[in-house]
Amino acid sequence: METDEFQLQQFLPYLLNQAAEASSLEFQQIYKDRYGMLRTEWRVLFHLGLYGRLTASDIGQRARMHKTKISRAVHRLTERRFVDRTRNEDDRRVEYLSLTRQGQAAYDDLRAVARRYDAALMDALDPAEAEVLRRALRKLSEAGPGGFTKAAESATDGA
Amino acid sequence: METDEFQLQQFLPYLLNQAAEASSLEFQQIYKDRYGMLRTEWRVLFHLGLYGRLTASDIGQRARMHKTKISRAVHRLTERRFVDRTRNEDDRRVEYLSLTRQGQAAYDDLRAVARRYDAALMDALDPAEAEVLRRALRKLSEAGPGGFTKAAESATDGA
DNA sequence: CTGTAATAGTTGTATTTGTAACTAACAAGC
DNA sequence: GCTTGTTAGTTACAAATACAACTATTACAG
Repeated sequence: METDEFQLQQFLPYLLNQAAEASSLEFQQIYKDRYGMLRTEWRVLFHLGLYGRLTASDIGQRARMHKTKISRAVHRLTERRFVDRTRNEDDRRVEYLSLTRQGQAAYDDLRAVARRYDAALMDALDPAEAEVLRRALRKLSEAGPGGFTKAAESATDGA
Repeated sequence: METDEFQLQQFLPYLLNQAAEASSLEFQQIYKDRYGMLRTEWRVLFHLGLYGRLTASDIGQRARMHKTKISRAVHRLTERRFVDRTRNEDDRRVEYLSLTRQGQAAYDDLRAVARRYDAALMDALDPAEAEVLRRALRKLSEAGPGGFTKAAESATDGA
């Protein structure tokens, strides 16, 4: 047990969290300073900017955000006139969300910032590395360790 | 501006956050269920397990955690008898932190879980990919985009 | 129809986090 | 030795988040 030392700097969830935090920091500051947005609001804004009209549930699925987060983000974005809500009269439970002119302008601005920001991050990596990184991250986002919990339980039983 | 479409799935901070969240989820559940720990507490526990006796500031530097987070994590870990504090009598501002027997046991257990968990995550990737991923993540953690904010301001001025 | 379940979204409350202000102990200049 | 500044760590309060319970609307079984 002492031969194979555990290294925190090798542990993927830890590394991912560190990198995510570091890489979000300055960008976060920008949308906060310019538009008073939170991360949840930024995400909603970008989803609407990218995909056009969506319902709250659509965003939830795509962004993997809990519905309460979305509800509150949409509420604030509506208050600030970045987002418009229109009820679907065929099914009055659902509401369509879309960007106002002002929301679109904010999105355009922040999208441009994001592009430059991404480019700046990429400069720390060489191109091949960057490509592998993106592919790996996408795999991990989709997969997770997949039913690890049960496997761990049985492994513990056996140990 | 419309030719080069922005892709959220390509935006590194977003990808990193998604992957970090997905990859932490089940592991988080384990230390929460077994020991009632939060993420901050888990981190402190692991730092003490790995490096032995440390001060709160040491942990802050290594883990890049704010001192208030550490203060609170240590407080809770002390309550639950996972951590011992001893004041340095040469400089009575500093306190040395170390694991109790019980803390050590929890660390040993969770370290083993972490190893298996990491292995399970790695299974989603091929070995070369995994190696590149770790290197890239370490680079990004250290670097960030580095003084991007100012560059962005001037770029905006120019646009 | 009517009762039961499902879905979309919201709200209430307890936790957790971030930020700033704070106390305590040391250090340095004079 | 006394001001002024620094460092270690804590605490108070505001903001954000998670989780559960809630309303409103639709679906579906009988």
